[in-house]
Amino acid sequence: MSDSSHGGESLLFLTDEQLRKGIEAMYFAYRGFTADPDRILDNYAYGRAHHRAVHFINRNPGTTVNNLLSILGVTKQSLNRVLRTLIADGLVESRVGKRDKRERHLFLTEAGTALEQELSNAQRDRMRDAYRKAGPQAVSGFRQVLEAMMDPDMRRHFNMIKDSN
Amino acid sequence: MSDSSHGGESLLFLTDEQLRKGIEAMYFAYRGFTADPDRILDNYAYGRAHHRAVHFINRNPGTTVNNLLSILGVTKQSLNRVLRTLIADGLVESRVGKRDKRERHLFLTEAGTALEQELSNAQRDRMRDAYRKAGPQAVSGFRQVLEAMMDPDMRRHFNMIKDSN
DNA sequence: TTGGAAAGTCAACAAGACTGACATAAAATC
DNA sequence: GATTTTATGTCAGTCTTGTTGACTTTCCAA
Repeated sequence: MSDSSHGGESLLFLTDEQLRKGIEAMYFAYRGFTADPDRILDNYAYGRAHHRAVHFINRNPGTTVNNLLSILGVTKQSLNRVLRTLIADGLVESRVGKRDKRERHLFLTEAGTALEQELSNAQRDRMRDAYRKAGPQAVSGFRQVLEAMMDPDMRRHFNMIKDSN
Repeated sequence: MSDSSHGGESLLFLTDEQLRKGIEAMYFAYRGFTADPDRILDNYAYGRAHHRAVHFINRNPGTTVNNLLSILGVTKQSLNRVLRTLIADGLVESRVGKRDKRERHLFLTEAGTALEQELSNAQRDRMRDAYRKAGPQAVSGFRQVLEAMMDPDMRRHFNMIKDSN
């Protein structure tokens, strides 16, 4: 504690007020984060649940239902309802597994990829603007804090998607 | 672009993959962010809507219903249902305005303050841990990016609560 | 005094989460 | 080979939290 400036600083900045502002920043920012996709989804009579499914199927093509389940942290009944409509609407394809025929592997169709693009373009635009305003160093800190805030299970999933960054 | 290292960097780091990882980080971190309060709320048969109401009434004692409405961005019917149960359960007190008797000013009772404490302690603990792991500089960046991500209306609310930081 | 804003209420509805029960097929194990 | 476990799907019902629409009461202000 009596060592260089760093030690003192790391105690001082953790005031109750700082933490509360962090909590509120998280809340308001998340609203912004979801606002653009939500508007788009309204046009398709889909919701956030569909967005999440489409997002992670795109990021992990061929993922099984079970894997998606553990990423999304919902019940299979809940996910199934979403997948059923996406498959019926021709956005997602479900293929029986070759090694294990019990498993279903999920893929986006062309139409599914198109929706994913539309949604993620909007979300990336906002993210890009925020990154630009804040600058590269801020982005690094942003990512560090978010990662530290995750539950270990979610962090595992986070780091497993693609080859990380 | 041919100037010092900074100019090049601010273009390079905004790859599609970086932005997608930012989006996923936001998603997984928000789950962690809400996990602890959600567990506590289960014990009281309350939900996130109750948490939000209690949080912002605590931060802005005496706030009117209308002001709370614009902070939370829900319909008055939705908020009213939540407030009704909180008032009925003795966590929130609604006082008729003195200047304008149509307005109701909202305050936490002792019991309401106790619940707010329990919830925000849990949430601050996680925030504090994340801040400690990431360090002061990361926290600054975290806050900058989040603020840049907000919708202008929300940013206004964010900066209006208390005397900011 | 009348119009409109603020607040509240009632009703109906939808998304999206949940639980529980049950079905089927296939893999794994005994 | 029989049994158990796993993966998935489905039906039914519930809960929270959001929505819209219609309507009332209160009361400030032009």
